[in-house]
Amino acid sequence: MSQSCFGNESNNVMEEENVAPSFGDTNIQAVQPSPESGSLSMGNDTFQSVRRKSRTKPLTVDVYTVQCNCCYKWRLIPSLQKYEEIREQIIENPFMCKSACEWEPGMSCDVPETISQDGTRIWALDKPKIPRPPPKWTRLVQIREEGCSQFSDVYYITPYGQTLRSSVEIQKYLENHPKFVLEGVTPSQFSFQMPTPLEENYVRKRPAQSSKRKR
DNA sequence: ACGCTCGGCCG
DNA sequence: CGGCCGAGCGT
Repeated sequence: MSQSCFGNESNNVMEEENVAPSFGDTNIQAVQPSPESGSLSMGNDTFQSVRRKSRTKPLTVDVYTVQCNCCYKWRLIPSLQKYEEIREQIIENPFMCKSACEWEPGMSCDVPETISQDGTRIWALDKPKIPRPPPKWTRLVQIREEGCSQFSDVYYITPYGQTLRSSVEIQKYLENHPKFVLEGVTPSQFSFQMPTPLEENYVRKRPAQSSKRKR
């Protein structure tokens, strides 16, 4: 998955609704220096996007993008592992175009952007400082369909293939598997923070909470 | 995959 | 004090 993301997906970006069933799901994640939102704007945020359409299948992230802290262009990241590394350190080590020379020789702020926030993908703001999962563990983000009560679900897959879906489950699992604790795995290496969709109305609004019960 | 609720927090 | 939203979990 790591390499194919680059060529395949950037070519498919233009196609809108008609997607080959085999490649139904496409997402993009990106790290961005949040130039506009002056609120927190420590320096960097993370973005994630998913191609629209796609049947009732799980929307799984398989393409990753980071925005240059200098020129604000988006740059594709070749693998989830690299993306997670960048996201973890994005505050201390802001991403620059030339950082991408590591996997794409000649990259610089002068190279035109190859992907943008057009209408073909679902973009979402990811949280910075999400820790990399421990070795052999996988952090899985699944984007829900439009109109759901939440934007996404975050899961961790253990080295044995078990799925954990909350920090409580992580805690219990580590208690029951001291092996991992001995290896140095700690709860602080996990975050269930989900990305936030850019599109304002992607997530269904909650029916105004019935204000209190009267008695 | 999706809904729902509880409780903390913030205006 | 009420509305919002994330965490957690049931289905």
